[in-house]
Amino acid sequence: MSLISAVESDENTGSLTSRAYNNLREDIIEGKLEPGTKLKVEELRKRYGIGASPVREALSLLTSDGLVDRIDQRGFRVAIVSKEDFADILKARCWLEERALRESIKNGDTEWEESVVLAFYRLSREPRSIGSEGAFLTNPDWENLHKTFHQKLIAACGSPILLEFCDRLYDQNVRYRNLAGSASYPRRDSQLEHEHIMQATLDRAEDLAATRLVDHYRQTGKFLEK
Amino acid sequence: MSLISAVESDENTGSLTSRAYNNLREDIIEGKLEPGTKLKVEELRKRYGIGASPVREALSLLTSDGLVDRIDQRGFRVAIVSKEDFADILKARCWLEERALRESIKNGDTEWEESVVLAFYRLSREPRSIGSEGAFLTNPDWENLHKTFHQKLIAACGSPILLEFCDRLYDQNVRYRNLAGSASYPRRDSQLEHEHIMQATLDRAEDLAATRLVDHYRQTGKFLEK
DNA sequence: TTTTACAAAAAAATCGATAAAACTATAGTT
DNA sequence: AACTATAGTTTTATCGATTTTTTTGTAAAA
Repeated sequence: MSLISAVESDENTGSLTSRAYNNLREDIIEGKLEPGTKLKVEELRKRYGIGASPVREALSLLTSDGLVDRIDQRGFRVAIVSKEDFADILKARCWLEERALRESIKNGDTEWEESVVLAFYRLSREPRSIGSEGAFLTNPDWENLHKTFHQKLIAACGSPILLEFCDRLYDQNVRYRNLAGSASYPRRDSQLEHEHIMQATLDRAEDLAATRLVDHYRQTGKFLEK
Repeated sequence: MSLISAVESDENTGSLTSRAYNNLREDIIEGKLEPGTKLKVEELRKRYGIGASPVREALSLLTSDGLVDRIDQRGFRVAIVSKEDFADILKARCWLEERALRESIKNGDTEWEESVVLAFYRLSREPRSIGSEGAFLTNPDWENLHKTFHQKLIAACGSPILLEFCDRLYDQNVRYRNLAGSASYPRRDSQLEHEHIMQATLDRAEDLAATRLVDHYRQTGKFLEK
């Protein structure tokens, strides 16, 4: 499921624009593209074997995701990073997700509860790293399951718009994680934190769940000082 | 300042893409373009006297603003509206702006206070309608000053990201207001509400200010049932 | 050495045309 | 009359080439 279908759906599905969009997006989030790198249309054109229009369109789309900076008349570049920006992402994330989690706890039904449990279970079974023997190599499956878990927690908040904002912030945050490198990356107690968040959530202990979630984010945030 | 320079900066500045973007954006927010209207590249091309590429790029940008819907392989259309969507905008707006206002009150300095006072004063001096003799015709200057006032209130929240989200929601909300038509539009006590919000804000009465702001939004929201 | 001016090169923005896909209308079939 | 297949039409998506704008490099002037 993971690799092949992912590649297939990326490579064969939809317009060239959306393919370029997905590819670029992934490369930026995964940190393969250095922040600030100039994104020359001509180069990308060659890289993906497509014309200039789809490339520009994809870049325009990425601009609104906060992953690409655009300056009128002088092109696109991979969004630059900064301590301040990261701090802002973290802050905004805490605010929005806290709200979303609280609402989710208020409104969520049984089906929602179960989807949270399931997402947690799946996440718990996936190794975080696929590096052989000690070496850390981020596991894309874990990455997906982790995102899904956090999405499920807040999925019942009742606001598609809020969820979209959270999604965007999540991706930006992952980008910073990836850029920080494997050095600071693996935190061993993260899985336990997930469990505690889930526990409080299922108990409908709003305040406790919110506190734990926000602490969880702050915790991961502390790592990235560079 | 208002008309001429606005026209000038729209018509002569920047790339064709951004000009098309600004024009379309305005037309959609002002409600000149019916929700669901097909946005055919060919038509827009002629309308603005430009090529297909800038048109598509502008449309891509508007997509991420939530003002245009795009369906892969079958083009763009003016974002559809719905009761649910409006309710969501209102809800999300209350959540985000409440947070933003609270933070702003916590962090704002004297300069910020003064900018709020100034924005309020300017708003208070501008008539809401420019329709002659009873007829209601929305005043673009008022519209700008109103937006500025609400921006200033939360400007000191310390999170550019949050401000961007609020901005986007504000615009979407204005769109609904404009679509609802002049019928339901003018609320006479709105100016008084602004004053009360400002008062509580300047007094750093966090809870009170937040309540008033949210009530203010809910109030305007009640009008749009159709 | 720093500044300025200008020409050459590179890149961005845009255009006009073509290929591909989706829609429409029509005619034939059940 | 309802359904299906198909040819023709419209619209979208994409390309390759052209025009503008920015950047770079070099040499003259201060």
